[in-house]
Amino acid sequence: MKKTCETKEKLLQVGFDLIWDSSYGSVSVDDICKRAGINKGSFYHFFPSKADLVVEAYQEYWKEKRPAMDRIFSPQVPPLERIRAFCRYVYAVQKEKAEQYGHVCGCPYASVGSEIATQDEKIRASSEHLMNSSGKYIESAVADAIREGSVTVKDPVAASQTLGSLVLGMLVEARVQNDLKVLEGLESTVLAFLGAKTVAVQRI
Amino acid sequence: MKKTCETKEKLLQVGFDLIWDSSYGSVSVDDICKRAGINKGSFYHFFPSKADLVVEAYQEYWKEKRPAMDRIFSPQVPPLERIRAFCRYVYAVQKEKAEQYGHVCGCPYASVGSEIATQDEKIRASSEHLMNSSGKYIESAVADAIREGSVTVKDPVAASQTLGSLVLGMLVEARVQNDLKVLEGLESTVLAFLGAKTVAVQRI
DNA sequence: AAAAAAGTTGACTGGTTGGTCAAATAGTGC
DNA sequence: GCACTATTTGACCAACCAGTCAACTTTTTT
Repeated sequence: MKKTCETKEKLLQVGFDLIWDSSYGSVSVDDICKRAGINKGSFYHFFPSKADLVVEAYQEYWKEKRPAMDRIFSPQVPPLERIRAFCRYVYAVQKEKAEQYGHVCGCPYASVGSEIATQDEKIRASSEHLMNSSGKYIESAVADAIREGSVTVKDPVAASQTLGSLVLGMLVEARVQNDLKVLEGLESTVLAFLGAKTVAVQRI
Repeated sequence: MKKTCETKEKLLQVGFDLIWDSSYGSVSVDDICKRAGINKGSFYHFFPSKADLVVEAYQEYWKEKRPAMDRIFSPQVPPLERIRAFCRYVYAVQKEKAEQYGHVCGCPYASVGSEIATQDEKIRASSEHLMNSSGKYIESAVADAIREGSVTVKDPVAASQTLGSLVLGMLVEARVQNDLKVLEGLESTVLAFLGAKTVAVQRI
């Protein structure tokens, strides 16, 4: 059992951060190497191309976040609480990144996916897959909420899909407006959309 | 009253199309000039920079689309019908572009805005403004629908904002998945979200 | 300790980037 | 026909781009 090479890990992390903050097109391999304090030759020792770094970095980021998602969406927690915790988590991550970089960064998968969708099929497919990943968590929580009767929506598949689009849209808007306020209403907007019964929050 | 120069118009149109289809970063000034059959020097005669071309091109596109929006959202039309027509219009535009370029292109303002938000303030601000433009149409339609009682949502401002995010999110997903099917349910999803009463369509 | 593998280095390539410029040409008002 | 402005041209630039490579060092295996 050998740990993954430090250099590779550093490149993945720096590359992910840099590209999430700005964009795929505006971050060069040299930028990544310089920031990571690593030579360019090493970059191409570990990755066949810039696109491959991105695909791996985004998978890595998801792997990092999975434990948190598993905790948030634990079946032990009441379904509506899962969804509320998820909304708060999304906000917390965005707030942290915004403070770190001075920009609201939005959804990394969606930003890079949308930018490069028509240019690089590997990145497009990877983005699609990763964007779907959180969808499954949401879907099971919504389904549980419906079964429990704590929500007025009827179709768990349609509702969770719509919920996913809604959250995504709000993240994109927050990035473009560079304003965290867009996301302050995330939790109540989502609960209102679901027609949550037990909670007082009703903005719509 | 002299008409805007043909060359400039061509550059605006070609630049907009190219960047909408791919991205700001992956389309060069040379690409635009070559496709427009115009010399690079002329480009910089009309635009101080690539970013300025983009800002102008996006404003131009909105100007082009305004008459259609005014027609769709005419107060003569029942409010729910306006919203339905808008959904169908969004789908039709996406379908046409997808057939033209072989890609689902999504929302041009959001794509370029999200890509460049943290890099170029002029483009970011312009994207934000243009994304807001259609919001005003939606808001008045939703408000009318609420007054008319044809919808169960209560707060017109919050509901139309959410509706905007939802449509935006679906457009981003359609682009990343490169699949028009995502948008096939746009109308019914939107109507379900509003709690439209007069229409049979109820997916959630 | 020898051999093999893994990791690292930095100089290098050929092409592209956004942007400049002086000179040539076309169009307009008088 | 003359002067003035608007447009067009294409060569040019320095910086940057993704990616290569052969030589060198370190680590692991035997």
